Amino acid sequence: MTERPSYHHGDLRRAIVAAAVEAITERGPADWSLRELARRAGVSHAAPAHHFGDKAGVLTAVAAEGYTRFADALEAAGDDLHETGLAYIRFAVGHRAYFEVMFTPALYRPDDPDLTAARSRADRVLARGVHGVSPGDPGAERNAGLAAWSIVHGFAHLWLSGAIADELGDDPVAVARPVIGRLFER
Amino acid sequence: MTERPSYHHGDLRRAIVAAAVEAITERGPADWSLRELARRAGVSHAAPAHHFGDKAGVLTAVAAEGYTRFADALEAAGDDLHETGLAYIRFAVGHRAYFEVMFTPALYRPDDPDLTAARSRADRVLARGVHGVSPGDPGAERNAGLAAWSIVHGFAHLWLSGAIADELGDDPVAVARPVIGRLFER
DNA sequence: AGCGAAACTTGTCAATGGCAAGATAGGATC
DNA sequence: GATCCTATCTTGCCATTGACAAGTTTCGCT
Repeated sequence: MTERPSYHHGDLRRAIVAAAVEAITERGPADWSLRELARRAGVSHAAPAHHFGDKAGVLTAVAAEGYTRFADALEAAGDDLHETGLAYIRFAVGHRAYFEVMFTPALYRPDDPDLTAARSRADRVLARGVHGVSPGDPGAERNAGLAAWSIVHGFAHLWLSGAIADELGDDPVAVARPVIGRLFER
Repeated sequence: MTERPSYHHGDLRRAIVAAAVEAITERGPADWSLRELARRAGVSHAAPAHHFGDKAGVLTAVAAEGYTRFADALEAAGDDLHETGLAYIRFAVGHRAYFEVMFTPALYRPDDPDLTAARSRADRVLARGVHGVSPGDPGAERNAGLAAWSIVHGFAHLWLSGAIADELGDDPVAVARPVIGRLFER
């Protein structure tokens, strides 16, 4: 990855995003530099700026790709709301770099077209799962949706922050299943 | 605050933490510099390092103070679990700088004695609220506690990230009340 | 009054983000 | 296949920053 025969990298944009995700996974969304990504990709220190403008540009691309992968993961979980919730948690823990960036809009440009399109799709997939929970009562349906979203998002974020004790094992989905079940199966 | 007659500041430690909280509230937990805090406090660029060592030291102090204020806020809510949950959300939204730092352990030193003491107290206050939910069944009580913690934490984090639509108004507690009610009143 | 420790300053260095200007390659058109 | 055009990438540069070292001022205690 460091050696490069020709002047042009070929797929620098993808390489930079991949390096960013790797660095964020290892050390968090703040503890990396554009120059480090450039070194990992084997290009000069100013090459990333051509594709992304600045750091926020890289993080915008990370967030957009994250929302796309997120929507894919939720879709693959099927129509069951409970399973969709567990897929939400599985994605967050398994792709923490994407997840953390996605829900920290101060890091990127929230009005980016690619980003908003990807997020809209993820929103639609989430909304689909809630639809039909309380037929005929839009207020109750809205509250049920927010409750489901909150509990899985909260569990995922608490797990990622290390707030949930380690004694419960290392499989967040197994721990979460009976916890969110309190809300979903009633 | 910029003028200072004597060589010694008098209460620099507190001033730096206050400036950090202010900066984090305005621009997030990453977008500030030690030198900026020093300028705000009217001291030289290296003065903060004497008290805190480095950036992580400042953030450790912010997290410790945050956990103390957090425990105070939860205690003041009384024994009702539902009201404690709403106090959790009220604190998170009203003191986002503290909240965001507290639940981002990569930013600070999680083994700091002052910090762990403050967090332990907050944990005890939270655990007290859950106690007695399912007498005689420790597993169920644990799951109930995690569910309650997850739903309020998730709602707060989603609200802070701007993921919850603005059409619902600007009072997170009013919006949250019927949402978390689905879990608490059953 | 004197002394040791704490608080703060000045000076410095490597690393970074971001910008400007230049070099190179790929591809379209003729 | 020659020419030009443009995207891609490089080199050079500057202000800012985090961190450290060494020196200076003040405080508090005896």
